[in-house]
Amino acid sequence: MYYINDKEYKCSVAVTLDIFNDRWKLAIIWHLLENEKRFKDLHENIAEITQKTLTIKLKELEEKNIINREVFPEVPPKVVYSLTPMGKKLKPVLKEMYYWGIKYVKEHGKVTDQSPCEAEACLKNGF
Amino acid sequence: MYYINDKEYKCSVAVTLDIFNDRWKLAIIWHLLENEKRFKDLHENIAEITQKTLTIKLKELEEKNIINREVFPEVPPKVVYSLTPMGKKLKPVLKEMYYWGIKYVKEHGKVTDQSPCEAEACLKNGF
DNA sequence: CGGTATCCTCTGAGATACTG
DNA sequence: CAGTATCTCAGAGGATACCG
Repeated sequence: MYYINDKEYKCSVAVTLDIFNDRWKLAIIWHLLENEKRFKDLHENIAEITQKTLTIKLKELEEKNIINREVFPEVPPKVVYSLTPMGKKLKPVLKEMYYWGIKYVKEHGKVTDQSPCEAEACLKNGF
Repeated sequence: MYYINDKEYKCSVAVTLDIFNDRWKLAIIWHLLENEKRFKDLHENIAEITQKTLTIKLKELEEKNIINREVFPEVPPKVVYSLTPMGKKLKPVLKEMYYWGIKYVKEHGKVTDQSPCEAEACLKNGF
């Protein structure tokens, strides 16, 4: 049995799934794997997410010790998000999701090789 | 660019995340990795899910060609769910989630080694 | 720039009862 | 046993406006 703050899990996959059971957190990690990013960069890269939701998800990830939040006392303000060691350990998970996604599209979709997203190029380069 | 039914994705991770963006689908896959299972077995193993939600999620997974649904014309009825080749290819993803979960609990939780869930034991045996 | 504060919508999911 | 059929609701997430 596994316990986190008195919450009980039957197996470790349940722990992982419980943390990333929403639409955005893993996408954020994916973009931060490439390198640390400012709030606005994340907002631009994850096009569909709203500012409010992004703020909430970043806070949740910070509370779970998966990302770091660094504030630069400048005007205009600058806030940089980066992965903690725990966050960086998610790389293999995302990497396998990346490979699976490619296989799935090859069987059930269509690929037009144009401009892959940064993180993708990153992975291809032996990230 | 990737397209699935005219829906556009910037990278393959987005494809994967879009399919598994709810609370249950990956948990279902996780249990089916061990071996094929009947509806009631899944219902018992994934304790918190309701019958209705399980039905919906199984249908979605079947539509996406990730699981097979086999009906045995018996009384009482028997329906067996199993992974398609595409579904089986999710094993590495879940495996990495499994490893990450363990690391996370070791840092932020507590482990009491009692009875790991079947699938977990399965993985430990070199699944 | 990097947020809050409101207000609002929609749907994932639960509870419960019923059926072939 | 393996589902449907309703009813219900919390809360995830969006839209918009404002702030230090």
